[in-house]
Amino acid sequence: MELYQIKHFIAVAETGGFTKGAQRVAISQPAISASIAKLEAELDVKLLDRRRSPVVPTAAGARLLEAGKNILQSCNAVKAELKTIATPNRLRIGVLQSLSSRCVSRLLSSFRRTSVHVAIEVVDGSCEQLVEFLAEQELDTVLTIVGGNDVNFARRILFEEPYLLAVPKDLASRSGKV
Amino acid sequence: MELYQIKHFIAVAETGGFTKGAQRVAISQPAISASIAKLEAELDVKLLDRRRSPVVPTAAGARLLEAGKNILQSCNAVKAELKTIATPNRLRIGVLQSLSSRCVSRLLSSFRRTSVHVAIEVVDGSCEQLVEFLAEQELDTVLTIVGGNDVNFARRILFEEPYLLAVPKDLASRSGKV
DNA sequence: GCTGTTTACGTGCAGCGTAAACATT
DNA sequence: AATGTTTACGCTGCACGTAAACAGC
Repeated sequence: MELYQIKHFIAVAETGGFTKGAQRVAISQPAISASIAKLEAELDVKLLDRRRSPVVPTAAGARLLEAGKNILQSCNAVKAELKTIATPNRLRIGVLQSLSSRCVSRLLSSFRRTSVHVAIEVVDGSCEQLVEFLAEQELDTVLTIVGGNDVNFARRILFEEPYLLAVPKDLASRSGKV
Repeated sequence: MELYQIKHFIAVAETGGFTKGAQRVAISQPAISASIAKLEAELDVKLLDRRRSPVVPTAAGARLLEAGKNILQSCNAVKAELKTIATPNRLRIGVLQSLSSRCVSRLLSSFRRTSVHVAIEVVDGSCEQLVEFLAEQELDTVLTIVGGNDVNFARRILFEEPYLLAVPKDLASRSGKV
């Protein structure tokens, strides 16, 4: 039993036909037929009921379909994980020093959850400093206010931060209006 | 990435050498070396630190070792499961009709837990009838009392059942002894 | 110098494609 | 008849083996 056989079987089972399944995995139809036939021979089980169209998994086939998807997913997961381990990625983020540290830490921690194996370096400074670092490739990305960054770099709005004007109570009463 | 590559890698990682690993999976040493080299090339990661003997997995290798064993185990598990599904086994049990149904049901339910995918047929009858059915291969096994079955069949004692003699109270006092 | 890994090269098998036969609706 | 699966057959790639070169202890 090999992974490609599992892939082939899942393709046929999910598309409901050998022809469509073959197209999905980009091989010829007789090839996928032989592949599955060999799998059935090894396991000594009929995996698909070919009598009607669309072909439907047998009891054994249904079980393999379920387990096979998990196996392939495990393989892809570990494969992706190892590729990230390979490049001990370092993401250098420039953060505008006047930004709310609460929002920044929230963004960073959510990024940490999705992307493990990425070393994060945080540098704070003024908007001009950060853009300068970004231009010199000493930073990979910066977190700053809209309009403050150079037009040469792609931008994306992540969140909006409300600004409030705070004035003494008596000042408002003295001026008569806000 | 294929299953055989994972098997090869695990063999080398666990035996601590390419030569020993090759022996475990019964291929030549250069073959397993090439197999793992190809895997490393695909994943773009060094999986083994070959500098010293025994060879030791890198960080990525350790991760693959762990995940790979799970993947292989999943494969073997589903493989074995499908093989049992393949033969919709029918176990025909003859049960001595005078046996305590409580003991019998307890045995059957414990068997059910260990062996799924086995259809159980229960036939009761006298000891002689059951042995007759067993001889004619109309039953696979019988559950009866010791000494009651033919010497041609293998026997095994499963449990012992106490027998009690119940007599009226006045009968005991009249006879003067039990 | 010995154990053990890598490189070089040849080979057999197996997965694949093309084409035709067969089955089912 | 049409769609779809299986069979037949030739081919290419690749996993493997053998032998030699190389490396570390």
